[in-house]
Amino acid sequence: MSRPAVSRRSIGARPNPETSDAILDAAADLLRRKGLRGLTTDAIAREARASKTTLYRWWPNRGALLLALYVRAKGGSTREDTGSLVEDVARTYARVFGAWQNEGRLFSLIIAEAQHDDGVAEALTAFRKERVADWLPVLRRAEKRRELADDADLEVLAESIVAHAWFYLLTKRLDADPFVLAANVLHPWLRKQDS
Amino acid sequence: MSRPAVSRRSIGARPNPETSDAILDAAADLLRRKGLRGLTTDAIAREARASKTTLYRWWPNRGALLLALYVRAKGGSTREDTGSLVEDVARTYARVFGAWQNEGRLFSLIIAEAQHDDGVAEALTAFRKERVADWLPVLRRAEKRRELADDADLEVLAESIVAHAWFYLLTKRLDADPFVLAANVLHPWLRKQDS
Amino acid sequence: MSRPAVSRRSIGARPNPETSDAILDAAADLLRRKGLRGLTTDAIAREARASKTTLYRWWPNRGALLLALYVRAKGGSTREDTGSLVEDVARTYARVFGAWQNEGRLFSLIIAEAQHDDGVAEALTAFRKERVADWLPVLRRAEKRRELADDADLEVLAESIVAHAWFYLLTKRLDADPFVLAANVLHPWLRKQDS
Amino acid sequence: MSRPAVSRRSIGARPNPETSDAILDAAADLLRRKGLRGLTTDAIAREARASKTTLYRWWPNRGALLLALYVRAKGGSTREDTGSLVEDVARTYARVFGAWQNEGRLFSLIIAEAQHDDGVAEALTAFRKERVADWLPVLRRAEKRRELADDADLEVLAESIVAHAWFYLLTKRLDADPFVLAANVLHPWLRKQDS
DNA sequence: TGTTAATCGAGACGGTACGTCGGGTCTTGCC
DNA sequence: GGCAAGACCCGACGTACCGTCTCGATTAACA
Repeated sequence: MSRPAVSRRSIGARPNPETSDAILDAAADLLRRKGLRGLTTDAIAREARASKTTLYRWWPNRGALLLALYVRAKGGSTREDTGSLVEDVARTYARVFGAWQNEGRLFSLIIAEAQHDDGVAEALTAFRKERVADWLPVLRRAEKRRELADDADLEVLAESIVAHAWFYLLTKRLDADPFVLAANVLHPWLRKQDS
Repeated sequence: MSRPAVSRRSIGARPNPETSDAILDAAADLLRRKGLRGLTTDAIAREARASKTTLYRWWPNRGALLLALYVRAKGGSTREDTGSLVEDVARTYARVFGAWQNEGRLFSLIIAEAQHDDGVAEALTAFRKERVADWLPVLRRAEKRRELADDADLEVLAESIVAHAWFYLLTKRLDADPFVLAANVLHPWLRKQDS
Repeated sequence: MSRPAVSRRSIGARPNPETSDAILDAAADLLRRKGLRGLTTDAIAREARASKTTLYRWWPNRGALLLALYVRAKGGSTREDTGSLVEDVARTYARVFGAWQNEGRLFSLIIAEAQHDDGVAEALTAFRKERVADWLPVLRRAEKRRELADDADLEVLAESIVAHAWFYLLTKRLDADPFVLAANVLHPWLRKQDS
Repeated sequence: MSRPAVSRRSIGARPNPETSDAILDAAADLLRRKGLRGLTTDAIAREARASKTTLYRWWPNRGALLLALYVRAKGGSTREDTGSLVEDVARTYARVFGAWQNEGRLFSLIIAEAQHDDGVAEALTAFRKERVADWLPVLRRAEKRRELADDADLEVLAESIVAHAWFYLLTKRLDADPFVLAANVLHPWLRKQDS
């Protein structure tokens, strides 16, 4: 699927939102068709029938663009609420791993980019904090249901859940069983069964 | 400190280990003096008085060389044995974070490189497995000391320990308190105090 | 004499002639200072404060660049007009041999390069045809002056003149006496003296 | 057609002629199959199941090897004797151009190599002188037959004949009609028809 | 209705690094 | 000593990708 031949034009002395959308669309397209290696700034610009200048007008560098792409692609960070924490985490792992199968390598790339780009690193930090924070309501519900051990530190648990997801992404094990992983990660945190 | 002027020569129709050593030496030297950005293939070859051809005879690409460099620099993966698992893990975290402060960005870079180089990815997988396996004896000792909960899965725990280390590296939090981290990570796995 | 520090920039979405000029200038400079061995693509780019990408944007390969350099350096292919064909040819030989003393090895190199690069070969063919054609007006003047035998084929003679020049270049006899050579080459073509 | 699997061995403390033969055979084979670009020292050595050391024991550099290869391939420099000079030259041109069609590009390469290798240049000079000298007997016979103009300088003519052959080789016109060329080259040298 | 100011497409450009290629030298171990 | 094998140094080549720059066309808001 190639981009349409009509080229967007200026809409006056202000940014055209269609332009940034078209750029992200093009990038997503490229990612799907060519993989990570195809995501060069030149290719994105060409695919989007945009100019590199425009690319850099919208994002300060390649990493920022990639992060924007990832955020948009990922959609809402909805957490499940099944009434069981293991189930909630497992489903989230399943969903996230599924998404990562496609464009999760994109996220790896962002992590990589963050290693030598402070701007990307900052954005990534913010992103991580949000993801960790997303878990707190879920964990609090589980606490109320008395699923967790009494001394469980919710923030630490939230980080652990995220850390394992990242670890599996970076070590290319997205095909792992999300239920097993969730069970393993959560197991020590759960309230011991009263006999 | 520049390299000595003596040049290694062929030692016949077989690889000369001195050559690869010299290359890694040169790379380590460069890393220390110029940082990550100085670790170009050209610079390494020049510094080692080697040819790039030779470099690529030993490692298929830059990432593989970097991994070799990291592995060698890291030295033995000795795990502590203090009689307390938390203490063991905390000390290892402390040691590893300390090492990473210096050349941990090297490791980040390798992880990054692995995302678009299958050879590096494979090497990294092997490396991760080794690191995880390194923990098993330590965990078994803790098990014998009855520090761990009865149903603790040692492999899962080992992975968790490593995962958190990587997570902190990649999210640039090497200044975190290793003892707090160790305590947090291990806490749910520990045997509940019998009152 | 190093190049000035001012760096040329883009002049919009079209090639900047100043750039190619600067590249050829730099190459000429290098040739004079370092000789043929100094004419590497890297050195030329560095000297011209250009990037290798730009170099290859202008010429498809090193040989093409060298040919452009040669053509420009040679200047106009002005042929003499002394009223005597032998004199004309001799003077041209003298001038060309003189030029070749300096950068004629450049021309040899181009001929060499043409042997395994079709692009250069084509350019060289075109160049040869031009040089041969350059002689025709001169020969026609000589014909009018009744210097040449009646049955002289001007095109063949033109080629012969050029062929001998190349032959002497390639066999490294640029120190030969151009007048003797011209006399020898032309002698059989000249009208026999009427007694 | 690949080389036999048996490898020649040393025949004691003296050069093994089979070795140099095998090397030239291999080079000829490569030239035919892969063209000029395939004639690298590595490839020749591999093809001949020889070592590069041996290559350089027999010839001081690549150019010398190529020249040896050319001389051997060309066979005797027999000149024709048909009773007509034009016919003699035309036939020789035909024969040489035919040979060059196959491996004449090799000769171009040697000329090229001579431009930056003095050893090859010397060998080439000697070779040229021989080729020019080869013509003298032929020309003397023609002189006796009164085919040539009285004032023809035989040495100059011989050089001219050779120069045109080289020129056509280097300008990639081996498909030219050798008879036309011979006629053109010789025409001004021939005795004018008495009417 | 012109003038201004900004967006935008296009693509040349500098810079930096990568991986590859080829020539020629060397050392070992076998004959 | 010749010879096969192949590691090694050196130097160069062509390619890739990033981020910057300059043009000229376009359009909306303002004069």
